[in-house]
Amino acid sequence: MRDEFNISRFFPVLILELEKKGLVTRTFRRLDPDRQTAIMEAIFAESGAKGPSELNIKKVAERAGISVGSLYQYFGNRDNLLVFARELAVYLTAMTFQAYAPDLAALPLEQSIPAYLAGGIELGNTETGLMGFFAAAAYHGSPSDRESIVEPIAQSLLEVIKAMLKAAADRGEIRTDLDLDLTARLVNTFLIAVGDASLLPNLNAYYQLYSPQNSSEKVLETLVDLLFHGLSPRSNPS
Amino acid sequence: MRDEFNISRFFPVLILELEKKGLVTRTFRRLDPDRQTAIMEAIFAESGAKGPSELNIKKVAERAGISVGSLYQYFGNRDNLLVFARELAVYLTAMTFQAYAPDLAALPLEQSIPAYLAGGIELGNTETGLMGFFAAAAYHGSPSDRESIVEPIAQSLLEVIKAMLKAAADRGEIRTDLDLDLTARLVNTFLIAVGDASLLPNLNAYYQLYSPQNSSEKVLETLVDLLFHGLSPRSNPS
DNA sequence: ATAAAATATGAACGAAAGGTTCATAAAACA
DNA sequence: TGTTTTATGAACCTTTCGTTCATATTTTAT
Repeated sequence: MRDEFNISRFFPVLILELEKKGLVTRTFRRLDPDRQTAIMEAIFAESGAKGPSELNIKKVAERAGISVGSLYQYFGNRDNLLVFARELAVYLTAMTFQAYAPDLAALPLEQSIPAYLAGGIELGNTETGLMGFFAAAAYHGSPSDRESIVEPIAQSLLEVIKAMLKAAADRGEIRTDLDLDLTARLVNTFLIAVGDASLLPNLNAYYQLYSPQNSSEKVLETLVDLLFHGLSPRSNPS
Repeated sequence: MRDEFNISRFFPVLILELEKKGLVTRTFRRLDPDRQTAIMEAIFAESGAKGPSELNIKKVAERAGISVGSLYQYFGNRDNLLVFARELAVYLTAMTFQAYAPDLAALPLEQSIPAYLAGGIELGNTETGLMGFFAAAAYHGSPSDRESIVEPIAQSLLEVIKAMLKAAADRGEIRTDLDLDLTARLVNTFLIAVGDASLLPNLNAYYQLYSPQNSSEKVLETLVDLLFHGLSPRSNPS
């Protein structure tokens, strides 16, 4: 399972494509893989600090443990590096979520909702760099970040939820008087908020969702309970 | 109604207090009120761009239509200005929400939820500067912003929701098997997400909640429907 | 009406940040 | 052993930004 979603599997083929576009040099492609991933990790992590378009070259170099000169040998200039990171991040993330979707849709709602959240949170914890990159784009990105990074990924996320709810509706798990599209958008919003609050302490300070008294498990349980009762056609228990 | 919540009512007394702390000079207090509010508006608006602690003095001056020199005559230095803006914003917002709370708790859930959201959104539209200030603190603020700005306001917000749900529970409008505290935190999270998405285009690009096809009214209607069915002890309609 | 006090102004200063270059060194390869 | 490829980081230069201060303007007091 972990291996199936391992992001580095898609690396080589994608890099070649981006090299053709002139975003990276041959030198980068032929680099030691460890060095490659260290650099990408550093780029993502540094993007997470102030948002992708505020990226600081010198800090990236320092974080990756290489010299600025090398970065310029790999990417030519800052702009290329930015576009490269963006393309890579969007492509890999879309790929990953695409893989999730069918399995989730097959589960009954009571299971698919926690599974979706748990999957998202786990992804956030293993791929910290990539997730930080997106969180920054979404929550403090520039308008151009929004268009080129947030929109494409956001649409993938919504598609997963839509597929989940559509399948559930076909199985009669959802009230027929609900507008499915709009319901999917609301549920999507809720799940993103709850998921991101668990990954981003700043956000949780705003929502005040998780607290020492309310473990992450209890939150998830109550969330599923609320959503299930909100969506289900069956009558509520006493 | 508008007048009752008009934020400028609290201005003079608060400024005097902050003057005693050495955050503002006598000069600022004796200033033409129009100039005062222009300056505060400019500070809030500029804080909204990159977060309160990234505030740019020169831009504030330009936006307020005054000289940098004047700003230094009012606040002494950038640090004082930052603290002053923070204190003012936190105090005024807490005040405002405190005023909302009792009226909302008296309403049945089906009305209090949309009223809360509508009130919040209207506040966001009239007090754009102040709201931008908070949004920036919450979504791209520094850790120090989190502690001094986000936490206090976030707690006020949660208190309002808690009061609403507590009153509703006492009236038997909420299933007794739900953990009230946790439910309040979840509902709070949902409402913030939905409300902020309507105020912040960047956020909505992430949530994909509002769209040309889904008017703000329809979103609100479905939201209330979902929450009501999620919370209510009564059986769902067929 | 005139002096004195208070307030307003923005050019100029200096420090810091940050992108880029390039001469030089090291490593890999032929 | 020579040639190509890759790595390095000090130095350069532009921009940004907080702050100061000599000067001008306005307000208040006598």
